[in-house]
Amino acid sequence: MDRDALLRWYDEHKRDLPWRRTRDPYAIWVSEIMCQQTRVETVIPYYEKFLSRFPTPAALASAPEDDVMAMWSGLGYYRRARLLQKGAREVVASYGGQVPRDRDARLKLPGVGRYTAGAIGSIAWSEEEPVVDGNVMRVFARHFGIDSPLGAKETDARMWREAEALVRGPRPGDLNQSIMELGARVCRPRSPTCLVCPIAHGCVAKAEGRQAQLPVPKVKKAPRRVTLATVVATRDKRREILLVKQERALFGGLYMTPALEVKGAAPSEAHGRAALAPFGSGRIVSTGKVEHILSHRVMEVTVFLATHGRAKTNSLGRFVALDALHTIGVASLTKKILRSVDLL
DNA sequence: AATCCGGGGTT
DNA sequence: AACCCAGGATT
Repeated sequence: MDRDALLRWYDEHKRDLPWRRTRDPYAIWVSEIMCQQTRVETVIPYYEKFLSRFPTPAALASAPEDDVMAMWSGLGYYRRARLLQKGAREVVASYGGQVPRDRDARLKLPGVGRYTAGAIGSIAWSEEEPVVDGNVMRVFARHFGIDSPLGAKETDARMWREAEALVRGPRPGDLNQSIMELGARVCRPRSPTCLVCPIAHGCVAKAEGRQAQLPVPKVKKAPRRVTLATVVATRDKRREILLVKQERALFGGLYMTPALEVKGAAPSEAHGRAALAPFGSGRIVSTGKVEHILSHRVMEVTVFLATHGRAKTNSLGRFVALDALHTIGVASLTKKILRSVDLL
């Protein structure tokens, strides 16, 4: 693969992204975690807010988890945020507050896998460490004509071998970013613009006209459909709502209206009552339905309203003022539910 | 090796 | 409506 052509193209065409203005390994780390399975354009505002609120590992380590989740609210994959904070605490506890330059030490940080470790090492310190992400796999599959399915062990091994080979030499960080940038901007999933590709001359897929057939995707199964009943309990003239936080459930670490999964029967007011039961009782009236689609779930949520409620706070749940929602972590589904009953 | 974990932009 | 995004942890 033509390293020089890649670098020339990158120097000319790279996007001006906020984390490309720093070589602070902590800032790079934050950006890489945020970018996991998330579009760069989506990440930018979150990145800037997050770094100004938590500018160092020490700042992140000492912050309340709810503050961290609030900053992450809406980004998705909330475990990333909790693991990032855990990692920051390890950095403070074991490495004097400095992200370790040693690759093995970096790899032991929670939430840091092969990709992230390589990205931090190559970008922050110009270490010759490879990265393989979705962009890289697409570019490699086309360029080398790799037609085994993504996700298969042999495919994976081949991708990392190629990435190893590519990153040897000057400017490893820029080289890694150049392939990812190429995948994002030129060698796109559909309609790649091969006419402007700096390495089209060596591309097997282009030579054989197989750009649209590569890479061969992994087979994924249909998302599970789940039916949920949730109850919106208010007090103080609808200015406060009852929210619960569960660590290990869906949306772990975030606050949500009390909910339970409904199996078999259609959701009824009894389900709403049951969802509210741990916190008290109230008259339950059905209101409407909300659909929420995730990549691995299709959720149909029936929303119940508790009126004249005697719901009370306990260790599992608490009332939160609606105008303080932005201070805690809340999933998009929760906001959707609250909008459906005109609370937002 | 398969599954889980969010949300949203693109096509 | 399908696809998939600067992936990693868990089972």
